[in-house]
Amino acid sequence: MGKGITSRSEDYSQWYNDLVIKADLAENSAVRGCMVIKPYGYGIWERMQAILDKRFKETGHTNAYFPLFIPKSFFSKEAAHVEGFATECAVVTHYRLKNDGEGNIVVDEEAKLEEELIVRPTSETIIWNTYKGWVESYRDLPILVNQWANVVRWEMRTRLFLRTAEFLWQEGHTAHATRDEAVEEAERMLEVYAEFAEKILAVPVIRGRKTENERFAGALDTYCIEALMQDGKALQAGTSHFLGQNFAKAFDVKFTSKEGKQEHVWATSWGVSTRLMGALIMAHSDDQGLVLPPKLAPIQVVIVPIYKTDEEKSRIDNFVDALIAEFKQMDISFKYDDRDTQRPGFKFAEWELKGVPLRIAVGARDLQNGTVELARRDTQSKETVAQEGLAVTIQNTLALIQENIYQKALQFRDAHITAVDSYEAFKEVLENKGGFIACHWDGTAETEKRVKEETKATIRCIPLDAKQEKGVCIFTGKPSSQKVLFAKAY
RNA sequence: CGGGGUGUAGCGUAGCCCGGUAUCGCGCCACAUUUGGGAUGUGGAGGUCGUAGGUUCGAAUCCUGCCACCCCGACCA
Repeated sequence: MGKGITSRSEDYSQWYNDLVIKADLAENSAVRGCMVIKPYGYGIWERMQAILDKRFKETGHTNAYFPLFIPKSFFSKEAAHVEGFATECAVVTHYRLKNDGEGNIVVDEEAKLEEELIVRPTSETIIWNTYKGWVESYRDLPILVNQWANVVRWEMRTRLFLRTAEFLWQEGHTAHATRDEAVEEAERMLEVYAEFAEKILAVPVIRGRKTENERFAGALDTYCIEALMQDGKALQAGTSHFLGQNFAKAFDVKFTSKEGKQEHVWATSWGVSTRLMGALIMAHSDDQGLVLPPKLAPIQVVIVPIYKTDEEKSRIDNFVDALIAEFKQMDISFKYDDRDTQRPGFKFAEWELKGVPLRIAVGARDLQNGTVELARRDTQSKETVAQEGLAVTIQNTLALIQENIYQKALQFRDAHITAVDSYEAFKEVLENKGGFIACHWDGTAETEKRVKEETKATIRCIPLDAKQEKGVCIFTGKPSSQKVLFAKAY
């Protein structure tokens, strides 16, 4: 392991990359644009999965699994959808390799697929083709299904976790008898994501709606949660789409209503991906490495013994054994790092890099005094605390850390929402301060595109809680009824 | 796909202009001393110099083709 990472202020991208690699989260793979998620990074993703999956179940959903491959004809049934994803699809054209007789393994041209298969960039089409066979009556509705899967989007440029050619995610796909019920579902799941981001990841998010330009290909309405990273760029952390009857019509999914009429079903889809890992990393980390919120951290407390002799070590072991018995009872996750191959200072630095919220150091001196040294990752502070009631102290401190990390991110975020009334001020803030810019917009796709061309900022969302007020568009001067949030985004 | 750049040990690099078989740091291995903030010393292992060809007595170095990767743009959860 190297010694430290690039400073955040020096080069944000380099800092991020260094951190991901040195904290053992992930690395670039031999496959262009794809990443290897390493065990420690995957452990964090598993925590996210477990917590989200529980929420999905609590909100009435069940898991299922659909194919990785989508026949091209399915994929092209919904016009806007295919147009939105066409340029980033990986396509399977053959199903076999052969030896060419000269020792080379080549594609067997004779094994050409009758119909090409698309590696799913998202599963709406294959799922709606399947749902067609599941729905006949209103009694078959709603269908509330989620899938944990990988998808492939052949992006030109990739970044670890934020944009990789293959990524892991969950995608919920629901079918409903009424429009209202589907809209309600889309909004409910957005709130599940928002709460997860704020309460678990400690990342404050803005709940909003996408504009037509930024909307999911095939959706009538896209809800989103937008987070702010420490470099002032926005990150879309999750989306929930109201798909209307678009896919039901494309795949002819109809049901007989109570009144005996044939109707198309109403749909939603919603997803979050390993990109949340990127959000987590960029929202809280510092120059020492990752900072994990306790509710998410796979290891909440690391214990480092400090000793010179075997005799000292075994006395420390005894103390630690009793402590971890308490941790188990209290559901505190821990790691006793008693490797004798590394020195204490190295371990301190390593666990800080990996973001473990709390560290206990215990040595002969402590055993004598009935104390331990307790170090917080979020504040980088250390204090000597009593062994008496230590597990409770730790439990309380973990709660404080969770709250502190969130408040810190919230303050930063709120300090980086700037309201402006002119295009000049807009450009000035974008250039010098970054963050979200709240301003009036005339509601046209044309204006949004022009602003994007000139400044690279896009409308991240129309906040759900935007207050209705009269104003004029900063770009065209046309009337507007509410402010929207612009930002440069990942 | 346009514009720029880089390929030398696991990682980061020097050497290239001016041709003579590869430098340094980190990491790795062994031993000793160490252990309350990334230890120190001594010894050691590890290289098709991206790849194919050309020039030459001799190529990491000069020439040509190819490949890969990175950065900037367009695209994007």
